[in-house]
Amino acid sequence: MPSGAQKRQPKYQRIAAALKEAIAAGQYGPGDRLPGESELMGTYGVARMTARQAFAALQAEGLVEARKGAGVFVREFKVGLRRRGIQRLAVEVWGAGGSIWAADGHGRDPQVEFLGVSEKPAPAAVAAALGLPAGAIVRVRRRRFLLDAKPVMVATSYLDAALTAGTAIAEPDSGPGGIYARLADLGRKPVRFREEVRSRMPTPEEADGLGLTSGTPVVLVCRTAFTADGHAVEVNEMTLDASAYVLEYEFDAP
Amino acid sequence: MPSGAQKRQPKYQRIAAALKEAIAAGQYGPGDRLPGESELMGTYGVARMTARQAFAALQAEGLVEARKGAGVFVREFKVGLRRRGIQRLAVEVWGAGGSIWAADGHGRDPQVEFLGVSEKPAPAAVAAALGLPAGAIVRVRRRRFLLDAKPVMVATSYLDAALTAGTAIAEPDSGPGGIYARLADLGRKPVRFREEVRSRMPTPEEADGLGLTSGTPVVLVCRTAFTADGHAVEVNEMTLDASAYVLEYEFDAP
DNA sequence: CCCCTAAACATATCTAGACATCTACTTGAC
DNA sequence: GTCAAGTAGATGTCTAGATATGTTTAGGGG
Repeated sequence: MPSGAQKRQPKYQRIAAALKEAIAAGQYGPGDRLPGESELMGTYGVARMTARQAFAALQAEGLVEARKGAGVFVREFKVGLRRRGIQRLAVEVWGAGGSIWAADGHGRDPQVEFLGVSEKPAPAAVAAALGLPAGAIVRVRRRRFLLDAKPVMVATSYLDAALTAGTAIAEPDSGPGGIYARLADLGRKPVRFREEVRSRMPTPEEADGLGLTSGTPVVLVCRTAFTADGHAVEVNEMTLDASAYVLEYEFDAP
Repeated sequence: MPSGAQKRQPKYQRIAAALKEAIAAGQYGPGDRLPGESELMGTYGVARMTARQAFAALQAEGLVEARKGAGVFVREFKVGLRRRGIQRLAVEVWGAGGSIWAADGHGRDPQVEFLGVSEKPAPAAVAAALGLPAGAIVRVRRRRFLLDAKPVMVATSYLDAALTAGTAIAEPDSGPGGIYARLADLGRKPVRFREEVRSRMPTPEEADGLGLTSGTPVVLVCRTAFTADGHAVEVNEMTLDASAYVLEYEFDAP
Protein backbone atom coordinates (compact mmCIF):
# COMPACT_ATOMS: atom_id res chain seq x y z
CA MET A 1 0.00 0.00 0.00
CA PRO A 2 1.63 3.28 -1.10
CA SER A 3 2.18 5.67 1.76
CA GLY A 4 -0.53 6.31 4.31
CA ALA A 5 -3.48 6.43 2.00
CA GLN A 6 -6.99 5.97 3.30
CA LYS A 7 -6.71 2.68 5.07
CA ARG A 8 -9.77 3.55 7.11
CA GLN A 9 -12.08 2.38 4.38
CA PRO A 10 -12.48 -1.40 4.13
CA LYS A 11 -11.12 -3.08 1.04
CA TYR A 12 -14.50 -4.21 -0.19
CA GLN A 13 -15.82 -0.68 -0.03
CA ARG A 14 -12.92 0.65 -2.03
CA ILE A 15 -13.40 -2.05 -4.64
CA ALA A 16 -17.10 -1.25 -4.75
CA ALA A 17 -16.35 2.46 -5.09
CA ALA A 18 -13.95 1.78 -7.93
CA LEU A 19 -16.52 -0.30 -9.79
CA LYS A 20 -19.15 2.33 -9.15
CA GLU A 21 -16.92 5.00 -10.55
CA ALA A 22 -16.22 2.91 -13.63
CA ILE A 23 -19.95 2.50 -14.16
CA ALA A 24 -20.59 6.21 -13.67
CA ALA A 25 -17.82 6.97 -16.17
CA GLY A 26 -19.61 4.86 -18.73
CA GLN A 27 -16.90 2.21 -18.79
CA TYR A 28 -19.66 -0.30 -18.16
CA GLY A 29 -23.09 0.46 -19.57
CA PRO A 30 -26.48 -0.92 -18.60
CA GLY A 31 -26.57 -4.65 -19.20
CA ASP A 32 -22.80 -4.97 -19.44
CA ARG A 33 -20.98 -7.63 -17.53
CA LEU A 34 -18.60 -6.54 -14.81
CA PRO A 35 -15.28 -8.28 -14.14
CA GLY A 36 -15.97 -11.51 -12.27
CA GLU A 37 -15.05 -12.52 -8.78
CA SER A 38 -11.83 -14.29 -9.81
CA GLU A 39 -10.86 -11.28 -11.89
CA LEU A 40 -11.28 -8.94 -8.93
CA MET A 41 -9.25 -11.35 -6.80
CA GLY A 42 -6.36 -10.97 -9.20
CA THR A 43 -6.76 -7.24 -9.81
CA TYR A 44 -6.95 -6.22 -6.17
CA GLY A 45 -5.19 -9.18 -4.57
CA VAL A 46 -8.05 -10.09 -2.26
CA ALA A 47 -9.81 -13.26 -1.26
CA ARG A 48 -12.93 -14.33 -3.02
CA MET A 49 -15.25 -13.48 -0.14
CA THR A 50 -13.93 -9.95 -0.17
CA ALA A 51 -14.68 -9.57 -3.85
CA ARG A 52 -18.13 -10.99 -3.23
CA GLN A 53 -18.68 -8.46 -0.46
CA ALA A 54 -17.90 -5.65 -2.88
CA PHE A 55 -20.53 -6.98 -5.24
CA ALA A 56 -22.95 -7.36 -2.35
CA ALA A 57 -22.58 -3.68 -1.55
CA LEU A 58 -23.44 -2.71 -5.11
CA GLN A 59 -26.34 -5.12 -5.18
CA ALA A 60 -27.77 -3.67 -1.99
CA GLU A 61 -27.63 -0.28 -3.66
CA GLY A 62 -29.54 -1.70 -6.59
CA LEU A 63 -26.79 -0.79 -9.00
CA VAL A 64 -25.87 -4.23 -10.24
CA GLU A 65 -27.52 -7.60 -10.53
CA ALA A 66 -25.84 -10.99 -10.19
CA ARG A 67 -26.98 -13.86 -12.36
CA LYS A 68 -25.88 -17.22 -11.06
CA GLY A 69 -23.61 -19.04 -13.43
CA ALA A 70 -23.33 -16.05 -15.72
CA GLY A 71 -21.80 -13.06 -13.96
CA VAL A 72 -22.55 -9.70 -12.44
CA PHE A 73 -24.21 -7.18 -14.69
CA VAL A 74 -24.95 -3.47 -14.54
CA ARG A 75 -28.64 -3.13 -13.99
CA GLU A 76 -30.75 -1.59 -16.71
CA PHE A 77 -33.66 0.50 -15.60
CA LYS A 78 -36.34 0.02 -18.22
CA VAL A 79 -38.73 1.80 -15.94
CA GLY A 80 -40.95 4.62 -16.78
CA LEU A 81 -44.44 3.61 -15.88
CA ARG A 82 -46.04 6.82 -14.81
CA ARG A 83 -48.94 6.46 -12.46
CA ARG A 84 -51.05 9.58 -12.26
CA GLY A 85 -53.30 10.24 -9.34
CA ILE A 86 -55.25 12.68 -11.49
CA GLN A 87 -55.76 12.55 -15.21
CA ARG A 88 -56.68 16.08 -16.07
CA LEU A 89 -56.94 18.02 -19.25
CA ALA A 90 -54.94 20.76 -17.65
CA VAL A 91 -51.85 18.72 -18.33
CA GLU A 92 -51.10 20.85 -21.39
CA VAL A 93 -51.04 24.00 -19.31
CA TRP A 94 -49.15 22.77 -16.32
CA GLY A 95 -47.07 20.27 -18.20
CA ALA A 96 -45.29 23.01 -20.11
CA GLY A 97 -42.24 22.73 -17.88
CA GLY A 98 -41.90 19.02 -18.47
CA SER A 99 -41.41 16.32 -15.97
CA ILE A 100 -38.33 16.09 -13.87
CA TRP A 101 -37.85 12.38 -14.38
CA ALA A 102 -38.54 11.98 -18.04
CA ALA A 103 -40.23 8.64 -18.11
CA ASP A 104 -40.90 7.72 -21.67
CA GLY A 105 -43.35 4.94 -20.96
CA HIS A 106 -45.67 6.58 -23.45
CA GLY A 107 -48.47 4.37 -24.63
CA ARG A 108 -47.10 1.24 -23.04
CA ASP A 109 -49.84 0.23 -20.69
CA PRO A 110 -49.33 -2.73 -18.40
CA GLN A 111 -51.43 -5.81 -19.02
CA VAL A 112 -53.78 -6.95 -16.30
CA GLU A 113 -53.71 -10.49 -15.00
CA PHE A 114 -56.71 -11.40 -12.89
CA LEU A 115 -55.76 -13.45 -9.85
CA GLY A 116 -59.20 -14.12 -8.44
CA VAL A 117 -62.09 -12.79 -6.41
CA SER A 118 -63.10 -14.18 -3.03
CA GLU A 119 -64.85 -13.38 0.21
CA LYS A 120 -62.88 -13.15 3.43
CA PRO A 121 -63.01 -11.56 6.87
CA ALA A 122 -61.66 -8.04 6.57
CA PRO A 123 -58.28 -7.16 8.02
CA ALA A 124 -58.73 -4.83 10.97
CA ALA A 125 -57.41 -1.74 9.19
CA VAL A 126 -59.57 -2.38 6.13
CA ALA A 127 -62.72 -2.90 8.18
CA ALA A 128 -62.07 0.32 10.04
CA ALA A 129 -61.49 2.26 6.83
CA LEU A 130 -64.66 0.91 5.22
CA GLY A 131 -66.68 1.61 8.33
CA LEU A 132 -67.54 -2.05 8.79
CA PRO A 133 -67.55 -3.96 12.08
CA ALA A 134 -64.38 -5.87 12.89
CA GLY A 135 -64.26 -9.20 11.12
CA ALA A 136 -66.94 -8.29 8.58
CA ILE A 137 -66.87 -10.18 5.31
CA VAL A 138 -65.36 -8.27 2.43
CA ARG A 139 -64.98 -9.08 -1.22
CA VAL A 140 -61.33 -9.34 -2.23
CA ARG A 141 -60.26 -8.81 -5.82
CA ARG A 142 -56.64 -9.52 -6.64
CA ARG A 143 -54.94 -8.45 -9.84
CA ARG A 144 -51.42 -8.35 -11.13
CA PHE A 145 -50.11 -5.88 -13.68
CA LEU A 146 -47.46 -6.93 -16.17
CA LEU A 147 -45.27 -4.86 -18.45
CA ASP A 148 -43.58 -6.85 -21.17
CA ALA A 149 -44.58 -10.06 -19.38
CA LYS A 150 -42.80 -8.82 -16.24
CA PRO A 151 -44.94 -8.18 -13.15
CA VAL A 152 -44.73 -4.62 -11.89
CA MET A 153 -47.65 -4.36 -9.47
CA VAL A 154 -49.99 -6.47 -7.38
CA ALA A 155 -53.28 -4.89 -6.38
CA THR A 156 -55.76 -6.10 -3.78
CA SER A 157 -59.14 -4.44 -3.69
CA TYR A 158 -61.50 -4.71 -0.72
CA LEU A 159 -65.24 -3.98 -0.92
CA ASP A 160 -68.22 -4.65 1.28
CA ALA A 161 -69.30 -8.20 0.40
CA ALA A 162 -72.97 -7.60 1.21
CA LEU A 163 -73.11 -4.45 -0.89
CA THR A 164 -71.51 -6.02 -3.94
CA ALA A 165 -73.19 -9.43 -3.82
CA GLY A 166 -74.82 -10.40 -7.10
CA THR A 167 -73.06 -7.67 -9.06
CA ALA A 168 -70.35 -7.91 -11.67
CA ILE A 169 -67.94 -6.93 -8.90
CA ALA A 170 -68.24 -10.49 -7.68
CA GLU A 171 -67.26 -11.77 -11.13
CA PRO A 172 -63.79 -11.95 -12.66
CA ASP A 173 -64.88 -9.53 -15.38
CA SER A 174 -66.29 -6.47 -13.68
CA GLY A 175 -67.65 -5.15 -16.96
CA PRO A 176 -67.17 -1.89 -18.87
CA GLY A 177 -65.87 0.91 -16.70
CA GLY A 178 -64.64 -1.46 -14.03
CA ILE A 179 -65.78 -1.68 -10.44
CA TYR A 180 -66.15 2.09 -10.11
CA ALA A 181 -68.84 2.05 -12.81
CA ARG A 182 -70.55 -0.85 -10.98
CA LEU A 183 -70.43 1.08 -7.73
CA ALA A 184 -72.00 4.01 -9.57
CA ASP A 185 -74.75 1.63 -10.73
CA LEU A 186 -75.38 0.89 -7.08
CA GLY A 187 -75.64 4.56 -6.29
CA ARG A 188 -72.25 4.55 -4.61
CA LYS A 189 -70.21 6.39 -7.17
CA PRO A 190 -66.74 7.23 -5.88
CA VAL A 191 -66.04 10.93 -6.21
CA ARG A 192 -63.04 11.44 -4.01
CA PHE A 193 -59.90 9.46 -3.34
CA ARG A 194 -57.21 9.38 -0.74
CA GLU A 195 -53.93 7.69 -1.42
CA GLU A 196 -51.36 6.88 1.21
CA VAL A 197 -47.88 6.08 -0.01
CA ARG A 198 -45.13 4.20 1.80
CA SER A 199 -41.97 2.40 0.79
CA ARG A 200 -39.95 -0.39 2.32
CA MET A 201 -37.91 -3.41 1.34
CA PRO A 202 -40.00 -6.32 0.07
CA THR A 203 -40.60 -9.51 1.97
CA PRO A 204 -39.16 -12.57 0.21
CA GLU A 205 -42.70 -13.42 -0.90
CA GLU A 206 -43.22 -9.99 -2.43
CA ALA A 207 -39.82 -10.08 -4.10
CA ASP A 208 -40.73 -13.44 -5.58
CA GLY A 209 -44.20 -12.35 -6.74
CA LEU A 210 -42.86 -9.25 -8.46
CA GLY A 211 -39.64 -10.79 -9.69
CA LEU A 212 -37.55 -8.22 -7.87
CA THR A 213 -33.79 -8.34 -7.73
CA SER A 214 -32.25 -7.56 -4.39
CA GLY A 215 -31.74 -3.86 -3.88
CA THR A 216 -35.19 -2.96 -5.18
CA PRO A 217 -37.78 -1.58 -2.72
CA VAL A 218 -41.51 -1.80 -3.09
CA VAL A 219 -43.88 1.14 -2.96
CA LEU A 220 -47.12 0.56 -1.12
CA VAL A 221 -50.07 2.64 -2.22
CA CYS A 222 -53.30 2.38 -0.28
CA ARG A 223 -56.18 4.09 -2.03
CA THR A 224 -59.49 4.71 -0.33
CA ALA A 225 -62.46 5.66 -2.51
CA PHE A 226 -65.20 7.84 -1.00
CA THR A 227 -68.74 8.52 -2.15
CA ALA A 228 -70.23 11.99 -2.20
CA ASP A 229 -71.64 11.52 1.28
CA GLY A 230 -68.18 10.76 2.63
CA HIS A 231 -68.46 7.00 3.02
CA ALA A 232 -65.57 4.79 2.00
CA VAL A 233 -66.64 2.11 -0.48
CA GLU A 234 -63.35 0.63 -1.54
CA VAL A 235 -59.88 0.13 -0.18
CA ASN A 236 -57.22 -0.81 -2.70
CA GLU A 237 -53.80 -1.92 -1.52
CA MET A 238 -51.18 -1.85 -4.24
CA THR A 239 -47.66 -3.19 -4.09
CA LEU A 240 -45.46 -1.67 -6.77
CA ASP A 241 -42.03 -2.49 -8.08
CA ALA A 242 -40.33 0.75 -7.05
CA SER A 243 -37.94 0.60 -9.99
CA ALA A 244 -40.78 0.47 -12.49
CA TYR A 245 -42.96 3.34 -11.36
CA VAL A 246 -43.01 7.06 -10.93
CA LEU A 247 -46.07 8.30 -9.08
CA GLU A 248 -47.44 11.67 -10.04
CA TYR A 249 -49.86 13.89 -8.18
CA GLU A 250 -51.14 17.31 -9.04
CA PHE A 251 -53.13 19.61 -6.84
CA ASP A 252 -54.08 23.22 -6.41
CA ALA A 253 -53.33 25.48 -3.52
CA PRO A 254 -56.86 25.97 -2.20
CA MET B 1 -32.52 -33.44 10.64
CA PRO B 2 -35.76 -35.42 10.68
CA SER B 3 -36.39 -37.32 7.49
CA GLY B 4 -36.11 -35.64 4.12
CA ALA B 5 -37.39 -32.23 5.05
CA GLN B 6 -36.73 -29.26 2.85
CA LYS B 7 -33.01 -29.47 2.38
CA ARG B 8 -33.30 -27.41 -0.76
CA GLN B 9 -33.39 -24.21 1.25
CA PRO B 10 -29.96 -22.92 2.28
CA LYS B 11 -29.10 -23.05 5.96
CA TYR B 12 -28.84 -19.30 6.33
CA GLN B 13 -32.32 -18.86 4.92
CA ARG B 14 -33.76 -21.36 7.33
CA ILE B 15 -32.05 -19.66 10.25
CA ALA B 16 -33.32 -16.31 9.03
CA ALA B 17 -36.83 -17.71 8.67
CA ALA B 18 -36.70 -19.13 12.20
CA LEU B 19 -35.62 -15.78 13.63
CA LYS B 20 -38.25 -14.01 11.59
CA GLU B 21 -40.91 -16.33 12.92
CA ALA B 22 -39.73 -15.78 16.47
CA ILE B 23 -39.99 -12.04 15.94
CA ALA B 24 -43.45 -12.33 14.41
CA ALA B 25 -44.53 -14.48 17.36
CA GLY B 26 -43.50 -11.70 19.71
CA GLN B 27 -40.64 -13.66 21.21
CA TYR B 28 -38.43 -10.70 20.38
CA GLY B 29 -40.03 -7.28 20.46
CA PRO B 30 -38.87 -4.02 18.91
CA GLY B 31 -35.53 -3.01 20.35
CA ASP B 32 -34.80 -6.44 21.78
CA ARG B 33 -31.48 -8.09 21.19
CA LEU B 34 -31.40 -11.25 19.12
CA PRO B 35 -29.10 -14.18 19.92
CA GLY B 36 -25.60 -13.30 18.75
CA GLU B 37 -23.47 -14.85 16.08
CA SER B 38 -21.68 -17.26 18.42
CA GLU B 39 -25.01 -18.27 19.89
CA LEU B 40 -26.42 -19.10 16.48
CA MET B 41 -23.24 -21.04 15.69
CA GLY B 42 -23.91 -23.23 18.70
CA THR B 43 -27.66 -23.51 18.26
CA TYR B 44 -27.61 -24.47 14.61
CA GLY B 45 -24.11 -25.89 14.37
CA VAL B 46 -22.97 -23.59 11.59
CA ALA B 47 -19.93 -21.48 10.89
CA ARG B 48 -19.77 -17.82 11.76
CA MET B 49 -20.17 -16.62 8.19
CA THR B 50 -23.36 -18.63 7.84
CA ALA B 51 -24.86 -17.06 10.94
CA ARG B 52 -23.80 -13.66 9.66
CA GLN B 53 -25.46 -14.38 6.34
CA ALA B 54 -28.72 -15.11 8.14
CA PHE B 55 -28.51 -11.73 9.85
CA ALA B 56 -27.63 -10.10 6.54
CA ALA B 57 -30.83 -11.44 5.01
CA LEU B 58 -32.90 -9.93 7.81
CA GLN B 59 -31.01 -6.66 7.58
CA ALA B 60 -31.65 -6.44 3.85
CA GLU B 61 -35.32 -6.83 4.61
CA GLY B 62 -35.08 -3.99 7.09
CA LEU B 63 -36.29 -6.18 9.92
CA VAL B 64 -33.26 -6.01 12.18
CA GLU B 65 -30.37 -3.68 12.77
CA ALA B 66 -26.82 -4.65 13.74
CA ARG B 67 -24.86 -2.42 16.09
CA LYS B 68 -21.16 -3.09 16.04
CA GLY B 69 -19.86 -4.27 19.36
CA ALA B 70 -23.32 -4.54 20.84
CA GLY B 71 -25.43 -7.07 18.97
CA VAL B 72 -28.28 -7.47 16.51
CA PHE B 73 -31.55 -5.84 17.47
CA VAL B 74 -35.10 -5.95 16.24
CA ARG B 75 -35.74 -2.67 14.54
CA GLU B 76 -38.29 -0.33 16.03
CA PHE B 77 -40.35 1.67 13.61
CA LYS B 78 -40.93 5.02 15.17
CA VAL B 79 -43.96 5.38 12.94
CA GLY B 80 -44.53 7.69 10.10
CA LEU B 81 -44.62 11.35 9.84
CA ARG B 82 -47.61 12.10 7.68
CA ARG B 83 -46.82 14.34 4.82
CA ARG B 84 -50.00 15.62 3.24
CA GLY B 85 -49.91 16.90 -0.30
CA ILE B 86 -52.83 19.26 0.11
CA GLN B 87 -53.70 20.62 3.53
CA ARG B 88 -50.04 21.11 4.18
CA LEU B 89 -49.87 23.63 1.40
CA ALA B 90 -53.14 25.38 2.10
CA VAL B 91 -53.01 29.09 1.40
CA GLU B 92 -54.29 29.89 4.86
CA VAL B 93 -51.33 28.12 6.35
CA TRP B 94 -48.44 29.76 4.59
CA GLY B 95 -50.43 32.93 3.99
CA ALA B 96 -50.85 33.34 7.72
CA GLY B 97 -47.13 33.09 8.35
CA GLY B 98 -47.03 29.55 9.69
CA SER B 99 -44.51 27.03 8.51
CA ILE B 100 -45.89 24.53 6.06
CA TRP B 101 -44.32 21.81 8.16
CA ALA B 102 -46.41 22.70 11.14
CA ALA B 103 -48.97 20.30 9.69
CA ASP B 104 -46.48 17.46 9.88
CA GLY B 105 -46.36 14.70 12.41
CA HIS B 106 -48.57 14.17 15.40
CA GLY B 107 -47.93 17.49 17.00
CA ARG B 108 -44.24 16.77 16.90
CA ASP B 109 -42.73 19.20 14.47
CA PRO B 110 -39.55 18.30 12.71
CA GLN B 111 -36.85 20.82 13.33
CA VAL B 112 -35.33 22.53 10.36
CA GLU B 113 -31.60 22.67 9.98
CA PHE B 114 -30.54 25.15 7.35
CA LEU B 115 -27.69 23.86 5.26
CA GLY B 116 -27.09 26.92 3.15
CA VAL B 117 -28.18 28.94 0.16
CA SER B 118 -26.04 29.36 -2.91
CA GLU B 119 -26.08 30.12 -6.61
CA LYS B 120 -25.13 27.43 -9.07
CA PRO B 121 -25.66 26.42 -12.67
CA ALA B 122 -28.93 24.51 -12.86
CA PRO B 123 -28.90 20.77 -13.44
CA ALA B 124 -30.32 20.05 -16.88
CA ALA B 125 -33.61 18.61 -15.63
CA VAL B 126 -34.17 21.51 -13.25
CA ALA B 127 -33.44 24.13 -15.90
CA ALA B 128 -35.88 22.45 -18.26
CA ALA B 129 -38.58 22.27 -15.61
CA LEU B 130 -38.16 25.92 -14.67
CA GLY B 131 -38.17 26.97 -18.31
CA LEU B 132 -34.65 28.37 -18.07
CA PRO B 133 -31.90 27.97 -20.65
CA ALA B 134 -29.47 25.15 -20.04
CA GLY B 135 -26.80 26.11 -17.53
CA ALA B 136 -28.75 29.09 -16.19
CA ILE B 137 -27.90 30.17 -12.67
CA VAL B 138 -30.36 29.05 -10.03
CA ARG B 139 -30.60 29.73 -6.34
CA VAL B 140 -30.18 26.55 -4.34
CA ARG B 141 -31.57 26.31 -0.83
CA ARG B 142 -30.67 23.19 1.12
CA ARG B 143 -32.35 22.19 4.33
CA ARG B 144 -32.44 19.13 6.52
CA PHE B 145 -35.39 18.15 8.70
CA LEU B 146 -34.86 16.44 12.01
CA LEU B 147 -37.29 14.61 14.24
CA ASP B 148 -36.00 13.99 17.75
CA ALA B 149 -32.54 15.04 16.58
CA LYS B 150 -32.64 12.35 13.91
CA PRO B 151 -32.59 13.48 10.26
CA VAL B 152 -35.62 12.34 8.28
CA MET B 153 -35.43 14.43 5.12
CA VAL B 154 -33.09 16.51 3.03
CA ALA B 155 -34.67 19.09 0.76
CA THR B 156 -33.07 21.03 -2.07
CA SER B 157 -35.02 23.90 -3.53
CA TYR B 158 -34.19 25.47 -6.89
CA LEU B 159 -35.39 28.92 -7.95
CA ASP B 160 -34.47 31.38 -10.67
CA ALA B 161 -31.51 33.29 -9.26
CA ALA B 162 -32.29 36.47 -11.16
CA LEU B 163 -35.90 36.50 -10.03
CA THR B 164 -35.10 35.98 -6.38
CA ALA B 165 -32.05 38.22 -6.12
CA GLY B 166 -32.28 40.73 -3.31
CA THR B 167 -35.22 39.00 -1.65
CA ALA B 168 -35.40 37.05 1.57
CA ILE B 169 -35.24 33.93 -0.56
CA ALA B 170 -31.54 34.62 -0.91
CA GLU B 171 -31.19 34.76 2.88
CA PRO B 172 -31.01 31.86 5.30
CA ASP B 173 -34.22 33.06 6.93
CA SER B 174 -36.81 33.38 4.20
CA GLY B 175 -39.17 35.20 6.53
CA PRO B 176 -42.73 34.52 7.68
CA GLY B 177 -44.60 32.15 5.40
CA GLY B 178 -41.42 30.89 3.76
CA ILE B 179 -40.38 31.22 0.18
CA TYR B 180 -43.92 30.78 -1.17
CA ALA B 181 -45.02 33.93 0.62
CA ARG B 182 -41.96 35.70 -0.83
CA LEU B 183 -42.83 34.48 -4.31
CA ALA B 184 -46.34 35.83 -3.76
CA ASP B 185 -44.75 39.16 -2.84
CA LEU B 186 -43.04 39.09 -6.22
CA GLY B 187 -46.32 38.48 -7.98
CA ARG B 188 -45.38 34.86 -8.64
CA LYS B 189 -47.73 33.20 -6.23
CA PRO B 190 -47.70 29.42 -6.62
CA VAL B 191 -51.21 28.12 -7.15
CA ARG B 192 -50.66 24.63 -8.44
CA PHE B 193 -48.24 21.88 -7.63
CA ARG B 194 -47.06 18.69 -9.19
CA GLU B 195 -45.28 16.08 -7.13
CA GLU B 196 -43.44 13.15 -8.62
CA VAL B 197 -42.62 10.30 -6.28
CA ARG B 198 -40.03 7.56 -6.68
CA SER B 199 -38.26 5.17 -4.36
CA ARG B 200 -34.92 3.40 -4.48
CA MET B 201 -32.11 2.31 -2.23
CA PRO B 202 -29.96 5.17 -0.96
CA THR B 203 -26.46 5.88 -2.09
CA PRO B 204 -23.90 5.55 0.72
CA GLU B 205 -23.83 9.34 0.92
CA GLU B 206 -27.59 9.56 1.32
CA ALA B 207 -27.60 6.77 3.88
CA ASP B 208 -24.95 8.65 5.81
CA GLY B 209 -26.71 12.00 5.61
CA LEU B 210 -30.01 10.57 6.79
CA GLY B 211 -28.53 8.12 9.28
CA LEU B 212 -30.21 5.19 7.56
CA THR B 213 -29.60 1.63 8.55
CA SER B 214 -29.20 -0.81 5.71
CA GLY B 215 -32.50 -2.15 4.50
CA THR B 216 -34.14 1.26 4.47
CA PRO B 217 -35.02 2.83 1.11
CA VAL B 218 -35.35 6.51 0.39
CA VAL B 219 -38.38 8.17 -1.14
CA LEU B 220 -37.66 10.90 -3.65
CA VAL B 221 -40.29 13.58 -4.00
CA CYS B 222 -39.85 16.22 -6.65
CA ARG B 223 -42.32 19.06 -6.31
CA THR B 224 -42.77 21.66 -9.01
CA ALA B 225 -44.67 24.82 -8.11
CA PHE B 226 -46.58 26.65 -10.84
CA THR B 227 -47.97 30.16 -10.97
CA ALA B 228 -51.45 30.94 -12.28
CA ASP B 229 -50.10 31.56 -15.78
CA GLY B 230 -48.57 28.09 -15.87
CA HIS B 231 -44.94 28.97 -15.27
CA ALA B 232 -42.86 26.87 -12.93
CA VAL B 233 -41.21 28.99 -10.27
CA GLU B 234 -39.72 26.40 -7.97
CA VAL B 235 -38.43 22.86 -8.12
CA ASN B 236 -37.97 21.14 -4.79
CA GLU B 237 -36.18 17.83 -4.63
CA MET B 238 -36.73 16.00 -1.36
CA THR B 239 -35.00 12.87 -0.14
CA LEU B 240 -36.99 11.18 2.61
CA ASP B 241 -36.22 8.40 5.03
CA ALA B 242 -38.80 5.91 3.76
CA SER B 243 -39.27 4.41 7.22
CA ALA B 244 -40.19 7.78 8.72
CA TYR B 245 -42.80 9.03 6.30
CA VAL B 246 -46.22 8.24 4.97
CA LEU B 247 -47.22 10.44 2.05
CA GLU B 248 -50.85 11.34 1.70
CA TYR B 249 -52.67 12.72 -1.30
CA GLU B 250 -56.33 13.47 -1.82
CA PHE B 251 -58.06 14.27 -5.06
CA ASP B 252 -61.45 14.22 -6.74
CA ALA B 253 -62.56 11.92 -9.48
CA PRO B 254 -61.91 13.47 -12.89
C1' DC C 1 -19.23 9.78 43.91
C1' DC C 2 -17.25 10.35 39.47
C1' DC C 3 -13.93 9.28 36.06
C1' DC C 4 -10.77 6.46 33.95
C1' DT C 5 -9.01 2.08 32.55
C1' DA C 6 -8.96 -2.65 31.35
C1' DA C 7 -11.07 -6.85 30.18
C1' DA C 8 -14.76 -9.39 28.17
C1' DC C 9 -17.68 -9.55 24.43
C1' DA C 10 -19.88 -8.50 20.04
C1' DT C 11 -19.82 -7.37 15.37
C1' DA C 12 -16.77 -6.11 11.12
C1' DT C 13 -13.33 -7.35 8.02
C1' DC C 14 -10.51 -10.66 5.63
C1' DT C 15 -8.31 -14.98 4.25
C1' DA C 16 -8.13 -19.79 2.04
C1' DG C 17 -10.33 -23.37 0.39
C1' DA C 18 -14.24 -26.89 -0.60
C1' DC C 19 -18.36 -28.30 -2.81
C1' DA C 20 -22.93 -27.10 -5.17
C1' DT C 21 -25.53 -25.34 -8.85
C1' DC C 22 -26.55 -22.85 -12.77
C1' DT C 23 -25.25 -20.85 -17.52
C1' DA C 24 -23.30 -20.62 -21.84
C1' DC C 25 -20.69 -22.67 -25.04
C1' DT C 26 -18.64 -26.57 -27.41
C1' DT C 27 -18.66 -30.98 -29.09
C1' DG C 28 -20.53 -35.08 -30.87
C1' DA C 29 -24.23 -38.19 -32.37
C1' DC C 30 -28.00 -38.74 -35.23
C1' DG D 1 -28.56 -29.27 -39.74
C1' DT D 2 -30.43 -30.16 -35.33
C1' DC D 3 -30.55 -31.66 -30.91
C1' DA D 4 -28.41 -33.57 -26.95
C1' DA D 5 -24.61 -34.38 -23.92
C1' DG D 6 -20.56 -32.74 -22.05
C1' DT D 7 -17.63 -29.19 -20.14
C1' DA D 8 -15.62 -24.96 -18.56
C1' DG D 9 -16.59 -21.14 -15.96
C1' DA D 10 -19.43 -18.38 -13.14
C1' DT D 11 -21.96 -17.34 -8.86
C1' DG D 12 -24.03 -19.55 -4.48
C1' DT D 13 -23.29 -21.86 -0.16
C1' DC D 14 -20.48 -23.26 3.71
C1' DT D 15 -16.56 -24.09 6.69
C1' DA D 16 -12.75 -22.66 9.95
C1' DG D 17 -10.14 -19.89 11.21
C1' DA D 18 -7.45 -14.83 12.11
C1' DT D 19 -7.38 -9.97 12.97
C1' DA D 20 -9.67 -5.38 13.72
C1' DT D 21 -12.71 -2.32 16.02
C1' DG D 22 -16.41 -0.75 18.69
C1' DT D 23 -19.48 -1.50 23.16
C1' DT D 24 -20.48 -2.69 27.67
C1' DT D 25 -19.34 -3.61 32.21
C1' DA D 26 -16.63 -4.23 36.23
C1' DG D 27 -13.06 -2.55 38.93
C1' DG D 28 -9.82 0.75 40.80
C1' DG D 29 -8.07 5.40 41.73
C1' DG D 30 -8.88 9.97 42.71
